[in-house]
Amino acid sequence: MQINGFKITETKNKQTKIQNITIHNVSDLSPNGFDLQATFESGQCFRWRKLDEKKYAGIVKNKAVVISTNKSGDLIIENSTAEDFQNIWYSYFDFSKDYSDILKDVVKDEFMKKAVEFAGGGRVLNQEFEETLFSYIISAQNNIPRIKKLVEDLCTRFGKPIKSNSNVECFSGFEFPSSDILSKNLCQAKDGFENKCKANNLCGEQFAGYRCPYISRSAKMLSKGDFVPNYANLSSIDQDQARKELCVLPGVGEKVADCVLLYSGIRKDICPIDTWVAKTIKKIYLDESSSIKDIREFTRNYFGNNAGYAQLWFFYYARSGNLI
DNA sequence: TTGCAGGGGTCAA
DNA sequence: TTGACCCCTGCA
Repeated sequence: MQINGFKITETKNKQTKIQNITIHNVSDLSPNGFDLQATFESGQCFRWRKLDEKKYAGIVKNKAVVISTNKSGDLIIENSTAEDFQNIWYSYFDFSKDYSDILKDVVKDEFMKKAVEFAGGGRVLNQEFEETLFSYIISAQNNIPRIKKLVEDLCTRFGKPIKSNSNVECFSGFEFPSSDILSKNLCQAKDGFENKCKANNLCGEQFAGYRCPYISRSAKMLSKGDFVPNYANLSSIDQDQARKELCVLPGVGEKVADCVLLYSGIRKDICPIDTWVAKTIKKIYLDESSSIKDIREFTRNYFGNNAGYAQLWFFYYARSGNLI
């Protein structure tokens, strides 16, 4: 069958009875194809686990799946239906966008040419707002393996088990907890951290530390309706203003706000400036004395509306040992 | 073994 | 603009 221009085939594994779909010729999506590793290991998501070179397990919208590519350039999603493609994967993998023009647009110099050759098969994911928000609050002053562990801890401790008749391999098999659950279970204030959380064995010293009350307080604002993200508005207003609006959430500064805006699919013209992006831009385009503001200004002017895509590709390229 | 720096930052003074 | 913050890891 055809869905949104993609040929989809549904199959069923006779032994496991798991429903699978094949999305044909996703490698034709762009000149750089569809690269699972560049997509899942470019720092934009935390719930995907590598099973082998071309196979990843993960959870999206409470669906535990295994995703792989084959030699024909097809994408196979185990434990999914054509309906899921329509409702989840088409948007999640940004399949409505043709990357050919975007790739051409960001290749403005030799560095970006190499970055795109290396990582241009990575797709910018459109993830759920709350999961992206809480994951990036956790990311502050943290490293990726630990962020992944903390996100999984959060799901294991507070998320509902995923209802599935399958034995699909996934991280923990738990949903990402709602803001309502998080606001009720994590401590609100720093002084409550030691007592309430430890006493309940919830977010004691093994958990997210000072980020814990940030998660809880932001969760409370969301669950009480004190903060209601207006995606249409956030995507259309000036990016400085959009950033500012998200920064009212505790634990959300400019960097986290940028990540949420980009990775939850609200806007693609934002290049989050973390230590690696800063290091890269300083080395390739500016100099050591450049401030975060200088760097943000530069990426905004240089990459324009496609700054988010450019960031994903050069970040992964730089992080993979190709910069220094 | 121990100490220290740093990690995809944020917040308050 | 600066230092503290929770916790872990790598390194000397």
